[in-house]
Amino acid sequence: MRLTDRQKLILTLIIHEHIHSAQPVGSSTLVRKYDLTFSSATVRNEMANLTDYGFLRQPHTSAGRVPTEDGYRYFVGNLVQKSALPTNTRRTITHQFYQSRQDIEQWLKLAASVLANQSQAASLVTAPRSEKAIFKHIELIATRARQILLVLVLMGGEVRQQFITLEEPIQQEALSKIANQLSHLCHQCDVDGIQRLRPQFDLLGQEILDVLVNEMTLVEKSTTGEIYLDGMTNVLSEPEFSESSQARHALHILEEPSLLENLLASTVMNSDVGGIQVLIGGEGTWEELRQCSVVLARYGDPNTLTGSLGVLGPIRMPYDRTISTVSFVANVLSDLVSQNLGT
Amino acid sequence: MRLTDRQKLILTLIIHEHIHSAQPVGSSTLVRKYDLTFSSATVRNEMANLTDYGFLRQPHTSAGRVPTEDGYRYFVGNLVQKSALPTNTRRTITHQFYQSRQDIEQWLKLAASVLANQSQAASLVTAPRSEKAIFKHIELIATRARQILLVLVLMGGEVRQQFITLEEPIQQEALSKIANQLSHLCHQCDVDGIQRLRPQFDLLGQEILDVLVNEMTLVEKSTTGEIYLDGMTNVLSEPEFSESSQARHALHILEEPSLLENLLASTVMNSDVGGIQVLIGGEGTWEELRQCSVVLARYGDPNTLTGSLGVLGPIRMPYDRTISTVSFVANVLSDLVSQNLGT
DNA sequence: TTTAGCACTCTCGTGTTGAGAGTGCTAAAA
DNA sequence: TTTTAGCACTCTCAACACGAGAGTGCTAAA
Repeated sequence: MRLTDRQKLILTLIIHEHIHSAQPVGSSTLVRKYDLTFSSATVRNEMANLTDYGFLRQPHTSAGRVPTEDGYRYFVGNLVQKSALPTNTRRTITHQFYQSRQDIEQWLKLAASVLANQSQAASLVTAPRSEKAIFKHIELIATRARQILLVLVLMGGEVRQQFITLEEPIQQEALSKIANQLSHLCHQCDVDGIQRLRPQFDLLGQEILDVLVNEMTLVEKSTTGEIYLDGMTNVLSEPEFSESSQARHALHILEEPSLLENLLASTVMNSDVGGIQVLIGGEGTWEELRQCSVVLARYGDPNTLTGSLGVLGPIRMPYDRTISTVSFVANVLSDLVSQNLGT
Repeated sequence: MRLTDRQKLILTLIIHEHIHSAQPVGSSTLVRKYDLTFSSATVRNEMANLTDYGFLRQPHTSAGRVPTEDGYRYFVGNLVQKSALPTNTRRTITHQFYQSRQDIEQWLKLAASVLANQSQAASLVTAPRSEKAIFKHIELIATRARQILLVLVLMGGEVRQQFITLEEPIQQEALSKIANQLSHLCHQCDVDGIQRLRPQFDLLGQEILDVLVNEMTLVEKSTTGEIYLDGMTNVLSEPEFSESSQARHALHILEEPSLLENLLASTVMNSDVGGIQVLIGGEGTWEELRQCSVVLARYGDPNTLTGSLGVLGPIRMPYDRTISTVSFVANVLSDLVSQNLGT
């Protein structure tokens, strides 16, 4: 679809105005507010054209125009200019990361919080992980007579804990020895690699190894890492969600991990780091997201550790600003990951 | 305030009916639905009395009655019978815990999910912790040239991670040695105990020890452990939250950790394990909770590890059922804690 | 190609009205 | 003394009507 410059201008202005007012935009309002050099009648004609193209729609015969989902899509695809975030905003965000605790979990929580606050919408961040679970370190801690706590550290900083009950009591010294042995031998191995080492261990060692392998398999089976959410209440202040049943559908997809993993798996999981994906109105596939838009990005180190992050808000969303924010936070996290979690 | 048996009955029935219908309850409706042996006129007289006592109120002159917050309080304090959860519900819940992964984090998430589903409201669970942070184990992992990952395990299973950048590169072997030494010497120590051991370590050991102490101090400063939430979308389906601005205020207190910690600190933190606290309509203190009730309990091992859990829903909440559920889940978690995390 | 003018349409806030549900009061019944 | 039937009264709520206001589409002129 090829639009004239004037049509592009009018579409842009209508979207801009509608994002602010949340109301249908009329031709004369537009001319008045933006000091257009042509008259409202001209605007009306162009509006009629844009409506024919499917980019605008009228809630009813004698109302102003509202952008359709296709209208937003055209806007995001062709008209939105990727403006960088203002310098002082960027500085504030960087500063927050700089002075937070030096811990991935903390960074991910902070990223979610920053996204939520900057975009005034709900945000999500998933922990970075590699396609294969790679062993880094194991620790075995005696807790009580026949019980031990296994702490497994994976590449990417993911930590898994698991209680194990043994047949017979065991001393911490013996445990430490096994843990050291495992940590040393299995270093940088994937599941298969660890399985191959099995014969080298005694009975107890093999029991531990089974738990270890099981944990790593579980990690690989789940498509995303730990999920951090923030700003769920932000979307509740948007007028389109004033009847809260609408909001319920939208937020439910965030709260239900399986739904969210599905969404991420079929969109951003196989996209490139650095790229931004914008889902508008569920794109016909996601019934629960019919009233929302989602801006998603992938961050991390393309070949090793990646995670997703994004923002969920109403379709009437300031896409330029949101895209810039998501993009910037993704970059910050990518930097942190490659500086701290690389091979 | 001393009520006659009939007044108690009528108050109970009105609350019961109102919880189901979410509507004001009229005298004749009550007689019809519950086959009362006395007439609607009698009910009207008693209603007038209960209104004088402050337990009921009329939204407007010619409407039915609605329980006041004091009415609910009297009900919860004097009339609610602490019924145990149905056997099969109890079995289902126990079964879920039984077949989950053997990991505290998993149990806490599951507890939040069970609470949310059973009560159809929002739920919260905080990780168990002791008043003093007690050292259990430390692990140091070389990640890249001059950077190490410190993994600190505290009593209660809490795991803290932190990246540390050193002056000079170091080998994993040396790190393991320091870690073993620390783990051995500091075992079961609190912050003060660890500080006393400081002279025994070399320069690097002391640097690690500083980070360690700092982490433990941070843990002690925060009043609650990690917070797990679930079922936020449940409350959005209640009619009293149909205008979502109402829901926003309520859910905001859950989403903002500092607010929630405040709430917990001033209510359930200093109550006994096993006891249940019910906050109705914010009790005049919590402005954000004016429209909600919160049922809270403390779980864990009274002298060592305790955490909080609870449910947030509309004031018009099935208190008997909710109290039973919260109480049961608290017991389940207490058992798990004492079986797995004790000294 | 653009624009002024105009008739037309639809929403939205306001006011009115009648049905329905529920109350409080009074006087009679138990 | 307590309970109940009867009744007038009150208030909400849904339905309907109506006019103002905003905006449109079309036509004819610039």
